Amino acid sequence: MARYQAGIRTEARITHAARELLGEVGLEGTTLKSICERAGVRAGSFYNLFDTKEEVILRVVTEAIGAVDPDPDGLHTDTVADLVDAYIRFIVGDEAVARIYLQLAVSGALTDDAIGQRVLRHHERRVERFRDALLRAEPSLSHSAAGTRTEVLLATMNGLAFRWLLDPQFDFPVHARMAAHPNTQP
Amino acid sequence: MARYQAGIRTEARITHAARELLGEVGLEGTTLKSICERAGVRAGSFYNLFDTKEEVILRVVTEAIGAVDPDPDGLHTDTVADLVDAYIRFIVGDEAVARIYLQLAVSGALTDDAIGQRVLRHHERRVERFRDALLRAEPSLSHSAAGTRTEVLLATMNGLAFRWLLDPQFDFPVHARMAAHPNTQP
DNA sequence: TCACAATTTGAGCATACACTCTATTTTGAG
DNA sequence: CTCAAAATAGAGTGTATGCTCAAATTGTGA
Repeated sequence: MARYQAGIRTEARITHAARELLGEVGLEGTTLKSICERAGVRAGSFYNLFDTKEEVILRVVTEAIGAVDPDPDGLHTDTVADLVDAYIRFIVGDEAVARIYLQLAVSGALTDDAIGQRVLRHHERRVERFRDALLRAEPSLSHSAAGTRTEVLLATMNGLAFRWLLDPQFDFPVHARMAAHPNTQP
Repeated sequence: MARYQAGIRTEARITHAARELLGEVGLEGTTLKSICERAGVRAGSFYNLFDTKEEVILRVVTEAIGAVDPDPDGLHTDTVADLVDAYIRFIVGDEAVARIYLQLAVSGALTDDAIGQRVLRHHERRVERFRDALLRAEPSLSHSAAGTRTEVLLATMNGLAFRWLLDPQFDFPVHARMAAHPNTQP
């Protein structure tokens, strides 16, 4: 039979609670109990809607990873500056989602194989995107040289974002722009 | 009374086991049981020598953080290139210790307050060191500009190291040197 | 040698975790 | 309205965790 409205609403409440908790206390602190408490639901109801706790977490991870994509239509017409700006906007724009993404990429990827694979796959796609943009701008560059420069640029962005995660006082946008346009004086 | 040799040896076996486990399975997987099993010791013996599990972990963390220091004597005569080379040598030189340091900096710092503070303090000291070296090389630079460039450079190093942690196939030295000397063609 | 402190043991405790099961209530299509 | 399916509650299971403790064993200074 068709699903009931009640079930659909509780499912939304559960994913919402999981999203909040992942941003606040990370993967480690997001327990089944805390999810259920925040969603106002008993464990039995949770397992009527999800097979495992991992399922709801992976759903949130997938959403957060999707949210960082600056070109979901795959048009491939963006420049490196566009991509960097998209990264900065992603981090600055929605702190909660950014925190989820970073926390999961950073600690989830090391402890959870499923999350780690997603993060790596996503990183590889992003490297391709940046590399292509770089090659469009500088066609004389070799494929591997462009790849190396792309990896360095992305590492800088990730490093700065992680730095901000450790210390929210850290001014991410200023440093990120400095990294993207090293010749400009602030 | 004085400590017995047996106890000193056991203590060494425990820290050794913890070191190995932290490098292999990270903070998450390093349980009291696994430490005791690898050290060939019962829980009671462990708690005769350490007050908590956190104590032995913090000791290993402190050692790993100390190992990354390129200038333990505080001479402050090093150049930026020296510092970058020290970072590269640290990562490449002893993979096991590097893995511990990175895993703890990356996931431990987010979940464990004590570790997080140590990592942040260490990072600040390192920023100072790099900034001073940068100012020695380019005295015309303003203090804050040097600080920003230092944060960017360190973020790149950390981002690349984390990338290597995720995928051991990743060629860290090549990318790190490219980041440190962007004008050189490989 | 020997007394006494240091060490070790191993069973066991309290807690937290993800998850299950059955009985009950609620929903909404026919 | 009916009634089967969907949703929920809430107690309960099994397992892993960090840690304790009394008793037994071992090491060593005097």
